[in-house]
Amino acid sequence: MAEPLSNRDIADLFLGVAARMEILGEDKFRVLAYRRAGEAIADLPMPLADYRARQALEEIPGIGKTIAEKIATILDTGRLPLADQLRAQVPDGVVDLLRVPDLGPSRAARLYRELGIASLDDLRAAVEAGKLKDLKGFGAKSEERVRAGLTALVDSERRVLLSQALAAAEGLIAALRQACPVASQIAYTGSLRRARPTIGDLDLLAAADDTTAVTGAFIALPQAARVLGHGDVKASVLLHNGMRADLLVVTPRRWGSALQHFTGSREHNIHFRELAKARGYTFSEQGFARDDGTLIECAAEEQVYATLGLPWIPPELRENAGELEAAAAGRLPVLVEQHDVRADLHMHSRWSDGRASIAEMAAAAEARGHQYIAITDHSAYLGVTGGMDVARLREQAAEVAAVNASFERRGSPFRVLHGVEVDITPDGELALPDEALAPLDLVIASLHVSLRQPREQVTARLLRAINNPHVDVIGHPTGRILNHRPGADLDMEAIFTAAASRGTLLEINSGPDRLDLDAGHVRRALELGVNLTINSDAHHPNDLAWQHLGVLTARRGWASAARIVNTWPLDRLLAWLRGRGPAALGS
DNA sequence: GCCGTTTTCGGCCCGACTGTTTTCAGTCG
Repeated sequence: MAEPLSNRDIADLFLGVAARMEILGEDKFRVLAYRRAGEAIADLPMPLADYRARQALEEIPGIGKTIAEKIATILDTGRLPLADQLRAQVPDGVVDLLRVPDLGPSRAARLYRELGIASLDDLRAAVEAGKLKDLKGFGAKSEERVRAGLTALVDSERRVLLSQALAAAEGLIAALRQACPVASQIAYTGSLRRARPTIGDLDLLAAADDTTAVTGAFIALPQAARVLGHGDVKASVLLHNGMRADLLVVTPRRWGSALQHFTGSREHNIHFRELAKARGYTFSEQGFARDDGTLIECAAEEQVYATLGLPWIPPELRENAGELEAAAAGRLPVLVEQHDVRADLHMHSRWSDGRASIAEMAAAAEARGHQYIAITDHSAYLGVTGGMDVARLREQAAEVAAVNASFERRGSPFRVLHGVEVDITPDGELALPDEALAPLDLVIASLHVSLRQPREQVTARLLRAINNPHVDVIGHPTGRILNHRPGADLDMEAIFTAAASRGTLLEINSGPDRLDLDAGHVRRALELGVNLTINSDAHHPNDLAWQHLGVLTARRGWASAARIVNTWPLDRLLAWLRGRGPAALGS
């Protein structure tokens, strides 16, 4: 067999099955089951083959006996007969029609059946010929919407980085506050509030008694390039930056239920509403409704969960990944917060490719409230200009000592640790000799090159670094760049097991386009006993703020402060590093 | 097809907006 299928490939197979069944008008709950399975697979932290090897396929929520068997078939043969069979009935081009906004399975089926439209090109031709408006379920306006939609196809891949979405949302909220003072509260919700690494749309919620005043002000904002929809309580606009923004407006008495509803995830909400139903309620953004028509409104989100006897669940956990069960059992983790973090252990200075001096980086970190940092410039390797070699590390040590001395003179307890970010070469060596690493306070080893090596080879490189007694941290372990390239094809179970047994730290790199480890890996690493560190990888004082993104990622991975070593006081961290370092191994 | 604080059978989240089907289906989030 050729390349093994990725989770994404397999998820797409099931999602394709769901789409085709829906177009064929098959039982909608069966469609739902395949869709849920596809979505669950896409979100898994580990390859499906690992679940199968552990006989754990049916433990994945949304996957039962039938779909587990189909997964096994796919893993063995690379094919899913059901998908092949459905593709013969519904060509790819017909599924493509669903990418047109406002065109769903029902009308796509009618276009295919009655006009023989089997591709986006066919659809374009039919629109030009004016054939749509006479079709049942269509009219002149629908034809116009399809015409417009064809030029603005829904590109599900086009997602912006969390950091960009946060900035856009905060700007939009500030503008709306100013334009519409009657809104007592405005917040961003949706995947942005859950801190997903990339964001599709901006979802905003506002509270006001006069809801139409707010939707009206929203569509009139200068940021809005086009109005996509506009009602009494909802409005959607396309922003000039290309993002879509949706606004829901509720009365303040319903703020809590609406916030819960609009934050999602969809899967979390579905599960939550099923729990509500089991207690005799139907839950919606309006609140809890009883059969007798009485409504319990929730002004605070805590009240939403409390009504079902649950503690408030942090938004970052709301992915229907066991958080509702944990809440019911009283076992929600106390998640790490930014104010728990005392240090930043990965940043660069002008000694390599940074833009500021060590003293400037230290001052900026102290101003942010940090108690210590590590300066970790690149090793001299490949194209990194002016990287660190043995001699330059020795010179740099003197500058670090001078900066520390100046803090001491001022009576500041702030300290700079001397570290390095050493490259792991394609053959698995480190780009600096042991004698260069030995005197350093902290050694980060990172993959920057040859990320496309076969799984076994690239995994072996990382394992060798993990087991090197001088290496304290593995930086941005997978090397992924969001919207650009996937991470290396690593055996993460092996990485986590080795890191746990050796006591090597894994990094949550907070670079906006990295967020690596991702949340799924964080959760699994913690389960296997790995300790983590959240670092900015700053190349400029302003970049230190990125660490917040890493904290959000850690929270999505169920991390508490105790397992994040840069929440520890400096003395404790140093003692721990000494306890696991070369001396402890007798080397 | 999945799943269990009603259930191994019989349900499966819920509401707003839009356009067209004058009472609702389709789509979306």
